[in-house]
Amino acid sequence: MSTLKRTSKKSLSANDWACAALDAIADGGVEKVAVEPLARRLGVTKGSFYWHFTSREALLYAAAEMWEAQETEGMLARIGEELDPRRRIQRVFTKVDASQRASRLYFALAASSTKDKHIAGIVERVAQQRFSFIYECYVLLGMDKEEAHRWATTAYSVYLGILQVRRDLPDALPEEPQSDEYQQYMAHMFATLIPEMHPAIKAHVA
Amino acid sequence: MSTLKRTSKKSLSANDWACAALDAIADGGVEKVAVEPLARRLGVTKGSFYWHFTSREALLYAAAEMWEAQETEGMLARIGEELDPRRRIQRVFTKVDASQRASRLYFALAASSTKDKHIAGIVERVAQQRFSFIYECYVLLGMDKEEAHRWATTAYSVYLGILQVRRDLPDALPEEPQSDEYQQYMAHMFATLIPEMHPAIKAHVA
DNA sequence: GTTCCACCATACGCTACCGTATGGTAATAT
DNA sequence: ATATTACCATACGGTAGCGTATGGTGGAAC
Repeated sequence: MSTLKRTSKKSLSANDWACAALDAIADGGVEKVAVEPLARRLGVTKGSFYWHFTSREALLYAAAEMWEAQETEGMLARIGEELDPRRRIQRVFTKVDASQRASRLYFALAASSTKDKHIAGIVERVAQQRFSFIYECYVLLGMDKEEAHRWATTAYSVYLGILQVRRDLPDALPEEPQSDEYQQYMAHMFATLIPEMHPAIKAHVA
Repeated sequence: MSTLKRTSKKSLSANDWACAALDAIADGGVEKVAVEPLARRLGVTKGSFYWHFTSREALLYAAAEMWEAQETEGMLARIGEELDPRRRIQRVFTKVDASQRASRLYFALAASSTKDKHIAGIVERVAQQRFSFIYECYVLLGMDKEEAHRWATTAYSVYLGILQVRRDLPDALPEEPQSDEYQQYMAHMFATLIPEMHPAIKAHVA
């Protein structure tokens, strides 16, 4: 995705370093972000790095903030055009396994958020935004705030849990979306995560 | 829990080292397991360590296997005496937040399972066992294998997801179990995760 | 009481990485 | 053409941790 090898003689930017750092995080976690290995990977030395950044920590924060920006626009970009709240929720879950990289990034950054308060803030903002997105779907389904909050909490928990199950217990989840097993699995999840027609709406329709 | 400070002159065992390593994992992740800092914490030097273990990796595996053993007996110990499948599932979720340490251990080991195949196997066995426990509950509720598998997958996803939400988005979940919000939240979760009386059972009862 | 061994201390070399200091170069400005 | 600047290389000192080698010690065995 962003594995440029410095074959061209163009000079690097701080953004290039942040991208490389994100690659490293997705590959081996936050502690994989090391200046000298990254410099080797980019075909330069760390003399370049310390021109663009003041420290390793600064690079980490830049990468995390870049991740936040991508995540912010990515979530809405993938599902934004869909307006029906039911189908919105469905899209959230059908797009879960879209990117292996995305889940690895989240796990890595969330893990390091226990040690770094600044990254913890970034992770929390991303999580809060995802949650709000799901929450609004349930509001659109006619729920009041408390009820929507409960449904959204469960739904977002499933969202995160599926990522983890796919990593730690890969045999539990069906593979190909064309399979019958996958369809039934999705149907069951939607049946439990998306409520029946809500009384208020139902009354309004009737 | 296991923070002995070597005030006594008793000699250490490999188990003491593994316990200290587990503490380190729960505190700062797998990479926090370092021989010399652990030795300082135990009041000895690394000359002691390399008597009991051949390498840092060996200590890590010992700690992970100790975790597996504790987890294996712990899960069943906390819920085992309950026999009714509905209440079993309920207990799983009311005991989720029991131990902060337990969830941190899981996250840390699961994160490192992407880099270490041996730890990945341990994590997978633990996950498989947890899943099977939930799966069996749904079987006891009268479901066939496929249906129980789908319900268990969703339920276990929620289980893992809640842990993550509690870490990354702590404001989303209610705090005190006595609060009204908490009760409603739990009631909603049980309503979505535990099916209505199953037709087969219902027919049998009727 | 000597022997022996489990257990530990000390000292060493090695690697990986951080951060700094300083000099070099190619492109651009003037 | 020279000077400036953006970008990078090189070289250095410093820390943290791994693993080894070897010597010490206290208590159990005989």
